[in-house]
Amino acid sequence: MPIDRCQCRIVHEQQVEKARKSALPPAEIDKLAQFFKACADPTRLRILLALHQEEMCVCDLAAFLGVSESAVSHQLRLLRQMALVANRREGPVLYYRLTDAHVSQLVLVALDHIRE
Amino acid sequence: MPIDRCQCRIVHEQQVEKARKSALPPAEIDKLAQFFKACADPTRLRILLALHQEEMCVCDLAAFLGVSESAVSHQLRLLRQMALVANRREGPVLYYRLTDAHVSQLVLVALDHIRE
DNA sequence: TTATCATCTGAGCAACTGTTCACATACAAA
DNA sequence: TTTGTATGTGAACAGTTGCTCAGATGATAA
Repeated sequence: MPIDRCQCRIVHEQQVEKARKSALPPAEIDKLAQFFKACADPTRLRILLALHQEEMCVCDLAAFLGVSESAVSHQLRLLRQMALVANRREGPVLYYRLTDAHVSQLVLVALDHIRE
Repeated sequence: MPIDRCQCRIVHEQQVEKARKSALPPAEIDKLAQFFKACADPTRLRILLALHQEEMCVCDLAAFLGVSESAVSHQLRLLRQMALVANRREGPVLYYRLTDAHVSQLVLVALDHIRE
């Protein structure tokens, strides 16, 4: 049985078909990519790691990160849209926290990898 | 004891200091960000998920993804540099595989999050 | 109301990213 | 060697990203 070498140069038709069948739907792939993208920036990572310890307000984070409060606000909006952080108002101050433990798990696994 | 409201607008000096002390070193933060960035693209995610099933060559992946072999090669180089994939030569064909199970773990945790 | 603080938002811009194209390289068979 | 196949690489381009700046919004106090 000859290996398929058609004009589109597919060497292993069966494996390609198998990969197609077990693939996640495009919408889920995109969501996954967006989720990882939210973790794929040093500033956002530092925000997430800081909030893993305890909740903080915007100007605390700005002082900690060494960037403008506007920049922090922009990043927090993105993290909010991805449901990674939530906030609570106390007077004029908004306190941000992580919404769940998934991010911490994620970072631990990633640390395992890069420290090898 | 008055709350510290100095010119740099730090509301909670102690929490900021605490975050600073427990922060990861910048080099590690950058590595983490690069690692997540490698997972933060739909094409690369699909490559990683496909290779999680079994090893595939470049033109298999190109056929599966519906993009040029050049594009696949570029993405594979990036994944190789991040030590996420490795290859093995068999004649003219290079077969790519995942280097370890960290990526699979990562994707599972991420899926848990986005499916909630 | 006015004034102030904390935060948010839109515009604009430099830097980065993912793709295609064209060509280069590496291996195998004749 | 020559030819063909599989993959790699650099240039170029559109699209995206993260920042700063200026101004807007919301809450509080006088």
